Amino acid sequence: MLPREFYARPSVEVARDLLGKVIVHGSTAGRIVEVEAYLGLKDAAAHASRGVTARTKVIFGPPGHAYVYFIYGMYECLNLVAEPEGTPGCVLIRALEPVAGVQLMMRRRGVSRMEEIASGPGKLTVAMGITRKQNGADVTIAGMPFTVRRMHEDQPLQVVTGPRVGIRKAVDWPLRFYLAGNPHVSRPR
DNA sequence: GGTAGGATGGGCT
DNA sequence: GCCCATCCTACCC
Repeated sequence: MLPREFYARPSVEVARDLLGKVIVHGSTAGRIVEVEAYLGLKDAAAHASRGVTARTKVIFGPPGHAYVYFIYGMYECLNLVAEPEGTPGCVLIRALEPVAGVQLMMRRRGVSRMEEIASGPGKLTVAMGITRKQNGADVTIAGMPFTVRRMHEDQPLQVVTGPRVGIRKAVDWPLRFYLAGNPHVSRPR
């Protein structure tokens, strides 16, 4: 597992370093190929920018936990909480490369091509069966059904940096990171 | 190849 | 009552 100290760092560093790691939920697993960092009070696009509420309290809590929120009346998005406890910050997981449970994920998504399984933040939660029930879950504990792990030895990755997708505020802040040329990324740019 | 619009409901002012 | 950290379909080149 990635230890809690991995997450207890600046959100941008955690975001960048989560690329290539593997999310496991039940019998499904996927390699992270696209992420976005969301900061605290200074980041107008971040849910945490308006302070602690019933929804955002997880983002202010201990690192290494999941923040799952409901959006557009239909979809749920997965974040991993970063920064030391008390400091807000999280990483939106935007796309995965399927690693295990491909048949199950295809059935949940109603698709048959690998690139359609988890190439977007709303798609990957459907594929992996992640819902608000997982909000607040600790992903650092070995033996639990929901974890984030290192794959093999980390090898150098070619990372592209750019503006975050789908936001109206703080649009020119380059907090999106993805693996160059990876076919499972949500958008080419 | 491309995009405009609708689905759908919780969070917060 | 307005705003979404989205996705899919219909329709148009």
